[in-house]
Amino acid sequence: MKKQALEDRRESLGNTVAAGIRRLLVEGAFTPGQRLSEVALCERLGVSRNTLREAFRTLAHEGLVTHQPHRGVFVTSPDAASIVEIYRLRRFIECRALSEAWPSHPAVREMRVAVDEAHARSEQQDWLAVGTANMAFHGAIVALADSPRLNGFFRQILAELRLAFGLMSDKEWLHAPYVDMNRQVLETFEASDTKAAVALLEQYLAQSERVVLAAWERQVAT
Amino acid sequence: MKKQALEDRRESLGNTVAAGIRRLLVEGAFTPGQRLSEVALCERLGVSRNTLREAFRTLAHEGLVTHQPHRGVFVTSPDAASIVEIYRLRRFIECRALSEAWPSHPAVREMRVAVDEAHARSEQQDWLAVGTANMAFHGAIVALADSPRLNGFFRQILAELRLAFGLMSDKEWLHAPYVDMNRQVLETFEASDTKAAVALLEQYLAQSERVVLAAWERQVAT
DNA sequence: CCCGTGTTGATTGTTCAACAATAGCCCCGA
DNA sequence: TCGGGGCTATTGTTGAACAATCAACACGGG
Repeated sequence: MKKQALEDRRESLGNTVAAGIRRLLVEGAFTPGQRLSEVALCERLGVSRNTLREAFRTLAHEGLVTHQPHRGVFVTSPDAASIVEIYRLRRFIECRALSEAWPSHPAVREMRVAVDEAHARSEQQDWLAVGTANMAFHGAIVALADSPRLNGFFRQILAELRLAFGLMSDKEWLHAPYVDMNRQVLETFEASDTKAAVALLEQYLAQSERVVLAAWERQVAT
Repeated sequence: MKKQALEDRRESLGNTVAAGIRRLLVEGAFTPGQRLSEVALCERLGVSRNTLREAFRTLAHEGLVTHQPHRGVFVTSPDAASIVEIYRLRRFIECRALSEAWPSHPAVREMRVAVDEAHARSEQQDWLAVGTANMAFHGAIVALADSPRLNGFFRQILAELRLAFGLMSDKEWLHAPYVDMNRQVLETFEASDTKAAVALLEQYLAQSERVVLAAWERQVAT
């Protein structure tokens, strides 16, 4: 078979498969609303149906696919309400985490790493990697709150949001403007001006929401 | 076999099994840290190992059980850090939801129903049902925010907290004092004094945290 | 032409049996 | 007491089989 293609794996195969499908999803390899056939996918991935079903259950729990009984699993097709809701949650969570953050929290280093990574990838015009780095930046902001459960929840809604990104073609316009804004937020925060950093972040999120919503509406028009 | 015991079921068997185990967990039928053998449970529930594994994966995602590769699934044993974290999240989420709530939101009716139910069960001294009703009350508070994703996340951490309740014997002391406090919060909110209602809720949560933590420490001492 | 209605094919839901892989345990020897 | 080697029970994964359900289509009556 082709199992060894994904290294030795230290964890269960079901999780490995779920991670593989998750990557395919955020890379836009499937179109939203598309049905994922069990037999086709388990043949393509070289795993059995039972294992694939476990992976499906994981992804369904994360909201990346939706499961309809006796019909199959479908790539979640985000609607405008979901986008609005997710941005509302992001403002709620990120701003609070940043405003109450301990200035020398270890996650600040992660924020710096993510900003540098995004900048480097941006010069290579690798917009997919820029998006990943930006996600890591905002994940690091939430990590400031020191709540593993909140981290997991946030990672989940961010992955779902990224599914919506896959709908759009202008990856550059979608990610490029924010690498500098991220850096600005970080440096303002490092200058101990937390209040200003939060204001910047809030403005960042509002702008991002506008762009994403506009692109989404342009998408459904076609 | 014994499948029809749980009515006709409209959804998949895996979910039904997960719901059954979930109920057993919050009712305290298992002791935290206990290992749940696959063969023993699937024989007891009359389902196959694959189906039980799907249920396990669901519960592991919810944090009610933890899965250790090649060792099995164990009932999550909450520690003090988890209790503190969950109460921090509750204050974060519930207070915000209540403070920004639309006064005539449909979820207010759910809050009223939960308060009445808790009162009725309390007179019957059915403390397990009182706990369920109290959980429904706080779930309704979060529902004020109109965010399905937040609702799901909150339900999850509340279920995890309830796992900690299972550790303690004094169910009455754990639930009874709060049915009146819940009613007070609701009536203050209905009187359009949102600020006071939030203050009451915050005080409620702080007191509950103290009681649960104290009981938890008494528990580990034995 | 339109509309129920059965029939059929495909897909999912669930079970079962088998084997591989691993962790924990017991026993042994130094 | 400690470390090593195998034994056993349990989990991880597979493949096949059958039941249940859905979607599409053909058919016949109005």
